[in-house]
Parts: sequence; C-alpha cells; structure tokens
Amino acid sequence: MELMENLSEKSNQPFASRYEPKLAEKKWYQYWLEHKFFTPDLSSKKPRYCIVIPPPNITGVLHMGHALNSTLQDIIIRFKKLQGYETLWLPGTDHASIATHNQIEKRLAQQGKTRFDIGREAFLKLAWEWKEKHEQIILDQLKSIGVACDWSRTRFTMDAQLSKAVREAFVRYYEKGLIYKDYYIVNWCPRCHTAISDLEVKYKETPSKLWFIKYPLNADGKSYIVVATTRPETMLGDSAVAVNPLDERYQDLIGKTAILPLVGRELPIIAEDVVDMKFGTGAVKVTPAHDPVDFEIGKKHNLAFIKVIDEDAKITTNAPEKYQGLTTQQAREAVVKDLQNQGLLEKIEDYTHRVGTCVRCETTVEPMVSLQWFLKTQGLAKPAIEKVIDKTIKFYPERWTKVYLDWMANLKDWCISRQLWWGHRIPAFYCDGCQEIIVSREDINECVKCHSKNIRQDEDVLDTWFSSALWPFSTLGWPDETEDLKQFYPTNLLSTDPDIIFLWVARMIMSGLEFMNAVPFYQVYIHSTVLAETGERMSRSKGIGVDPVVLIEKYGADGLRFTLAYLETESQSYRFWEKKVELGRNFANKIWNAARLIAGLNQQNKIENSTTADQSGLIIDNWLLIKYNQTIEVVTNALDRFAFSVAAQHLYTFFWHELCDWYLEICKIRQKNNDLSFQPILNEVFQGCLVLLHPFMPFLTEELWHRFNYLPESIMQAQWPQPIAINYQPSAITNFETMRELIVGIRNVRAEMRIDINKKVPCLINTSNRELLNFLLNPDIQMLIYELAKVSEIKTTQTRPAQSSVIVLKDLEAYVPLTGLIDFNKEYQRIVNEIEDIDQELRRINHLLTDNNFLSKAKPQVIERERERREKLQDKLNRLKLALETLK
RNA sequence: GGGCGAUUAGCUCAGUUGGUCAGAGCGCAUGCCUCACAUGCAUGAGGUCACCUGUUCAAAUCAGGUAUCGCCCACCA
Repeated sequence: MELMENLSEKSNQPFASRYEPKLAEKKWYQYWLEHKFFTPDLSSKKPRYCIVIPPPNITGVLHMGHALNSTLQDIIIRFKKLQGYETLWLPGTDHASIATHNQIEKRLAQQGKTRFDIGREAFLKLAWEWKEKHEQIILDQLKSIGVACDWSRTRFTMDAQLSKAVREAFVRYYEKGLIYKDYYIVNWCPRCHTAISDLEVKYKETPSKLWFIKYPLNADGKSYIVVATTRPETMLGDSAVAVNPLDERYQDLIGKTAILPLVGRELPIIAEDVVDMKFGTGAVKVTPAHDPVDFEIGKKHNLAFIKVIDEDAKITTNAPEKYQGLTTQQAREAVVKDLQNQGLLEKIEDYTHRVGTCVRCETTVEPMVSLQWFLKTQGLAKPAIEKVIDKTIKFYPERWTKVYLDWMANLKDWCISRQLWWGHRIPAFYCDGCQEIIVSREDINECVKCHSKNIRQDEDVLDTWFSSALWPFSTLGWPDETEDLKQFYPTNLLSTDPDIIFLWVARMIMSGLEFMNAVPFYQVYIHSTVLAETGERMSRSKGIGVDPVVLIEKYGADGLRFTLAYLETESQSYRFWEKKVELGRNFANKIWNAARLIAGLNQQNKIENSTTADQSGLIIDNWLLIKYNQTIEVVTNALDRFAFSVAAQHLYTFFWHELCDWYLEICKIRQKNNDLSFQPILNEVFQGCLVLLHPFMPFLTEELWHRFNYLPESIMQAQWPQPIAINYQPSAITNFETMRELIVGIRNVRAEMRIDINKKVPCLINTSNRELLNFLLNPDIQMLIYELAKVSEIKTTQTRPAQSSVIVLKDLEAYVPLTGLIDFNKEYQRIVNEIEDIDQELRRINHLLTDNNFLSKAKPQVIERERERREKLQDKLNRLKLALETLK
C-alpha cells in the first residue's frame, strides 16, 4: 500500500478508503503531548477529576489486563475532560519487590549464582538497572494504547519523595504503637527466601496421603494413640498431641503423655476444641513451629516451639541427627520408612489436600515461626469499614462491597517485613550498645540513647504493598503539603482488577484515612478478568492468550479499545481472542468511510431556498435527532455508572445502523434531488458523534476532527454533546418507522422471489390510516421508497391483486404484484425442484426412522435430531406447496 | 465449609428498576465489487431465555428450590 503522506501535515491528506491507524496514532499522541492536554491547569476554575493509575510492575510487559484497565480509565478521564472537568490521570510504576527479585535472580541463576553470591549492594545495582530499562518499556506500551496520562507527574514507588512518604508512614505507625516485632508463624518461601503474606499464597489441590502414626503411650510400647497427618516429616518438631475435650474415646488420656516415635520426646496429651473429632482418628499431632493452627495451640498451652525445618526447607539440628540436612521430601520418605520398620505406621490412606505455594514462583511454602514486623490493623480497619458502609466509597459493580466488608471484618495483622533487598528498607536501627531499637525518619550513625556508634539498620525491606498503600497521596506529594494534594485528593476513581482488592484497595483506604484523614477515592471500579479462548486465565508462560501489543499493531489502538469496552460488562470475566478485535477495527473503518461520504456531501454547498416546502425532510431529520438525543443520554448515563458495554453498544448501533444505514442513504437521495437541507443537521450529529466516540477511539476521532476543521482545534478541547431541542412529532416518527418497515418488506419480497436487482417493482398499499397514507404518498417520501426499495410506483388499493406478494405491517398492507417481474415458469420450476429435493431428503429420514437397526443403535439425541429435521422439512414443504399455488 | 457470579440462537455474549426484550457480533445461507466502506451492502434461517415451584393481569427479568460450570474466602491436621 502506498500512501504518500506527510505525517507532519494535518490537512489535505488523501482520504483513503481505509482507515490506517498507524498514520494517526503516533501523530496525534505527539500532538496531545505537545499541547500539554494531559497536564491539568492548576489555576482553572473547573471542578477537578483525578485518577491515579494502578502502577504496573517494572517486571512486566503489557498484558490484556493492563490494556483493558488502561482503556477503561482513559475512557473515563477523557469523558470527564470533555464534560468540563480539569482532569489529572497520574501514571507511574511499582518496584514490585519480590517480583523483581525473581526476575533478577532468574538471570543470576543462568550464571549459576544466587543473590547471596553477589551481595546486597551489587544486587541493588542490578535492580536499578533493571528498573531503568523496563520501566520505560511498559510506559511506552501504555502510551501506544493512547492513555491521557500526565507524564510530567510520572512516579515510581521508590522515588525519593515516595520513599520519604513510606518512611514517614512507618514512623508514624510506629510512634502510635501500631507496628511491632514478634515471632509469628509466617508463610516462608524457601525459593524466594523470604516470608510472604497469606495473600501471596495460592493453594493447589494435590493428591497426597494421610499417614496414621502410632504414638506409644508408655515405654512398654503396648498401647498407642494414633494420629493422622499429611506431613509426617513435621513430627520431628511435635510438642504435643491434641484431642477434642468432648471426645469420649480419649477422655482418660487427657493430661497423660505419649512418646514421640523416632525422637523419644515425651508429649503431653492436651484437650483442644479446634480438633475435629470426625477427622482421622480425632487425635492430632501438634507442631507449633510449623503449622499455623498448631502455633496458636502452642501459644495457648505454652508448648515448646521446635523448629525442625530451616529457611532452605531442610531439616535442622533440632531433629535427630540422621534426618538433619535432608529436604522435607527426603525427610518425609525417611520418617515414613523408619516408622514402618518400627511397626508404628498403622495405615496410609489416599488423600487430596491443598498445598500452599508461592504465588510468584510456585514453590511449596513452609509455615515457619520467625521474627517479623507487623502492622496492627484493627484500629485502621474500623474507619475503612465505615466509609464503605456509609457509601463515601462506592464499589462498582456493587457486589464487591460485600467482598470487601467480609474481608475487613476478619482482618489479621499485616506482616510487613520481607527478607529481601529490593524495596524500602525498614527504618529501624539496632544499637549493639544498649540493645535499643530506634525507628527514625533519618538514617542515623549513632544511638540516640547511649551514643554508641555500633548500630546497624534492620536488614529487611517492607512488603511491596506497604508503599502501594500510600500511592494515592504519596504520588501527589505527601507528606509535604503540595498544591497537587490540595487540588486532587481525594481522587475520584480507582479502577482495578478483582484480585487486588485485599492486597491493595483495602490498604489504600486504611492508610488514606490514617494519614490524610480522608478516603483516597470515592469510586472503585472492579473490571472483568480477561480470559483466553479456553476460559482459562491468560498466561504468557503457558502460551495461553493474546498480546495486546500485537493487537494494537494489527488492528489499531482504537479498534482494540472499542472492542474491550464493548465486551466490558458487569461479568466477573469474559473470554477474549484475536478475532473479536475485528469488531472494533471494522467499526473504526465504518466511521472513517462515513466521514468520507459526509465530506463529499458537504462539498456541494447548500442551495438557497431549499425545494422542500413540505415537512418530509423535517421528519427524517427529526427521526435522526431523536435517535441522536437518545444516544447522548444513554451514553452519558452509562459512562456515569461505568456501564462501558452499554455505551459502546449503543454508539455502535446508532452510528452504524441508524446514521449510516438509513440517514446517510437518505441524504444521498436528497442530495441527488438538490435537497441539501440536511447538511447542518448531519454536520451537527456527526460532530457530536465524534465527541461521543472520542473516549473510546481517541486517535480516529482526533484525525477526523482535524480533517473536518471543526473547532476548537482539538477534539480534546471540545464539549460533551447536549441533546438538541427539537419539535417532536410522535406520529411523524411512527410514520417514518412504518416507511422503514415497508422498505425492508419490499426488499424482502425482492430477495425471496429473486427479482432482478435492476428491475423495479410496483407497490400497492392498503391502509385505513389516513395520516399514514398521506405521509407515504408525499412525493419526497415516495422518492425514498423508489430509491431504497427499487420501486417503480406506489398506488393505493383496497384488494390484493392476483399473483402478488403481501407485506403485513401494523397499520398497513402492501402488495407487490409479480406479474411480468419474474418468469413464473422458471420460478415454478425452481420451487418444484426444491420440493423434489426436500421430498428426497424426507424419504431418507423416513427410511432411517423406520430402520430398527438404526433405532436400536443410534444415540437418542441423534434420533431426536432426525425427527426434528423431518418436522422442519415437512413445514418447509408445505410452505413451498402454498407458494406453488400462488404462482398458478 | 462459607460467599459471589454464570447458565439466553452453532459460537461469544448483551438485555438498569417485571409489560414491543426475545437481541448483537461472529458463523451459516442467498443475492450483490450499487459512484463512503467487500474491514462492505441487502435479505434470510436458527432460541419453550438450564430445570422445578411460586408471586403477578403480566417474568428471561422477582422469590424459593434443583442441577451444571466458574471465581473468591476459610485452620479441617
């Protein structure tokens, strides 16, 4: 394709018959940036509207989730700007502590190294290099979608200002006594070598075994208590056996002791009501150091916490020597074998249970006692719950409100420390002199208490989500009192996907209320999850799904955007594949070509003193304007409640099937008849459509806006359309609708009877509705029917002529006489042939359905299908026979 | 175990508060390269809106229940 086009020129370009997204996209994005349309004017009097982007990880490249979410946010921000708000969409990226670690460690692994081989400093250097490189990639990909982000305010969670915010927040929490350090059972990922939060653990159904182990009750080895476990290796760390206090089987054992096999430790048998009598034997081994439930039991009963698994998931020196250093898997095998040899394994049952795995690397996590930093959340949760209950913050779709509230009601303290290097290092300092812990806004070299120089900072960093939780205000300048903060906080909308409601949304609400004393946003939109064609989650590593960057390349950003919005309903998910983008691409092309036609219709200047003295033109125009007004209302209302699909579908239908299919077709005819009175209306509606479409298809609409030299200079400066005041005549509109149905009916007859495309047909109408009759006999209306349905003349009649097809409408019957139009003999023969074909098929089916062999062997559904088919064919046969009668 | 969704044409899905809602796109069939567009135009075939029972003058739309699928949460060793 050769389009010799100068990209820097805005007008006088060839108006090719196909919309070429590539020619528009770069050009207009550049143009918007140059004109600073994405940067708010802080001195304007307009109301403010602000969105902060959910910062993509610097590890990632754009995926469909980003494409969807960015599209939706961009639709809203552009919609609000057109509605007259001073808008800010603030972009940025997240350092993604653990995810980035994984990426860099993967690279190191290729060189046979771990992060511990190169040390903290070198590792951080690599991480910053990674950031420099990958941040730009993802931001550029976002730009290719067309996002109206203010890039002058781009933030990164580890920027100096944001790091200052993190530190401020930590210190304030600490000073309020909300941050503490304690031993707790955490999920430990042996691969990432850090604690991870409950939310970062995914459970997988795994077929396994349930081992029933005999714990001898005394040294003679004669009597036992049998416990069932899915993790026999952890028995090395057992410090009790627990039974339900109501369990009659074990009443006499409570308070006694059992002997731990292989180890020889004496274990108290305790009563504990969390023990389920119905599970296993009703007796459970208690391993406080390696199981969350057992941990609680251990604390309650003051049991020993015996750590037998270390940070690398290997058996520690707390276990008998022969197991030390084994992996958990090896230890399991060894323990089971030894128990078997000693006759202490009662039985093994198959059992499927859920194994916790690291959400990042899929390694099996080990519950493990360790010393971590925690944030007390109860006090923080209370106002965060209230603000949602009192609807200061609203979730869309509304059902997510309950999900949020249920979670918040059962909130546990948040483990905020991670044994990682990339991230915000915990601002706690340990003094080796006086053993004090000093938490400080500034780095310190000397103990404030004892002035010892022997101080060292905590090695850990904060959970990535700690900084994310501050994002809505840290990006606007907090803790400083900035103008941005004053003008744009609270922000208006947060749009995100369902899986980070707890990880992120809840925590932003809590910290927003804590530090800003105001909610971080008023509306939370939770969008659908984009699934692959198979219904599975898209996954690059599994090769399932599509790449939005490729789709933009092939179909254009506008086409992709429109399609995504068109599919975005309140569903929890939708399936998506490449073919679907054709919908948007084709629509973009349709708009483009409609524009070409309109440009042509405009070229001829309006003739003075239009010949349309009657109202026919007005009615058609009225019809269009009514539909247009409805469209404005529906789209505005839909976008206000984030019903993206409703808005997109309505625009699609109005533009394509009403404006193009009918109004433009009629305009062509009017133009031929020197009636150019449609021009101002067409122009106004088309211009309005461009604005309505702009949030969905920014590039195409900007391109056309310039080609039509509309004002103001950019469509981004335009105003959202308002319904046009019209002289509404309901009866005229129904008459017009009847006319449309009549035209469709005549076309239908033509197609059914295979009337030559160039042959005109007469049409006889029969109606008692005088007004309708007058309308249809109006010369201008007749002209439309002549042209659009290829009709030669319209006459009235009271009776149906022989050999004619009939069209039945609400207030009207119309007849199309077929004499002379079709070759009756030929048509007769065609129908006869068709009847013969059907007869033959019917015979086949009848034969089949009387064949006992078939009836006994075929699937019932197949037989049923054949029966249904027979019925349908019979129907068709009858109809054809009737048609044959008409032709006689 | 709890919560939340889904079940509508061959496929993917729309269907705000119950009464022109039985729809769209794709696919299919037929005819058209008609001077905006074949990424197009015209016409058509295809569905007891999962199932049962209620409420109502009226239900795809509301209530109760059943079945299947999906998502989320939860300490069943």
